[in-house]
Amino acid sequence: MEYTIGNLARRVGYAVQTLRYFEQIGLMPEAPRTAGGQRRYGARELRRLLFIKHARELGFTLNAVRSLLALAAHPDAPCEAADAIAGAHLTEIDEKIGKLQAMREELARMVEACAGGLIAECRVIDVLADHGKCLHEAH
Amino acid sequence: MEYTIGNLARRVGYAVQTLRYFEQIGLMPEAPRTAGGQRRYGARELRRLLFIKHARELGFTLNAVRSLLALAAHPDAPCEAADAIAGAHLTEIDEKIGKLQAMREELARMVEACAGGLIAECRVIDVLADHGKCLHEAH
DNA sequence: GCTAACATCTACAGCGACTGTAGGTTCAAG
DNA sequence: CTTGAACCTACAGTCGCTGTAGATGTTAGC
Repeated sequence: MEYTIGNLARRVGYAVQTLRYFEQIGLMPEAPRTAGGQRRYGARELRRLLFIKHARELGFTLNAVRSLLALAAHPDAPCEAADAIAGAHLTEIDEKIGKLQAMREELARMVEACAGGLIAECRVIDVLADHGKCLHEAH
Repeated sequence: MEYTIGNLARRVGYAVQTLRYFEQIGLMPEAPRTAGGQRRYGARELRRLLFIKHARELGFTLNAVRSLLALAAHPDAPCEAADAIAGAHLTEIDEKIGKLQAMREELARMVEACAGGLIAECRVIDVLADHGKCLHEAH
């Protein structure tokens, strides 16, 4: 039991409240307590938390992380389920990138076309007020 | 006063509750009511709502939309402020795209490297458990 | 005019993934 | 033994909606 919640949080790069939140939603196990009621953590918890952090940095939702953690706990099970989660997430990311690029294109066109005069002639406001002036039907 | 809230919502592609929400947060003006207390809308409100919808589709936050609407109401003012909002938004979108592409790359590498056997040999779980196995320090 | 069906009303809770606050307690160093 | 930092619980707030419950309004057909 080598870490206080603050030490663990600093080590992983999370806020203290976030660790308590993870415990509350059952993503982290209930931590053992000192006589005074403070949480103490060990190396296992550090590893688990690093896993969570890393998965979050790759954009997995907390629910996906929950599933991945459950899978990681069964080394002898087939890894199809893990692949499926990662594959679905990859697809989602590709969709998001696609939508953002469409937005980006339309926005860049607006901003470039604006001569910088009065609102009355502003391409930005103008295009927003009239979807018909967009290149693409659906952004 | 040609539209009920439901008609307006269908026309613009918003849920009825969303229009009430917009009124509540002051993004739409308080609509006039029938004797029985139901909201009725006209062409002005339709235009305003289409502007909001379009700006949202381009990824502007509701606060940004609020500012853009305020600017649109002053045709004789200079359009610098509108350009600034759009420019800042463009920058944010570029950052998001960059982050998503970094995620995408790392994820794709994991998924491809996984042979599809047991969890114990699964690249997906393996990489998640050890950030050191990533190409990039920061995703 | 009456009834049935549908639309609308208010007020509130819930989502995800945290962050921030208030008011109190525990711990470790000096 | 005192001080001050770190910890505790419980709850509200963020954003942009969505969904619910229970009551009331509107409208078309008879």
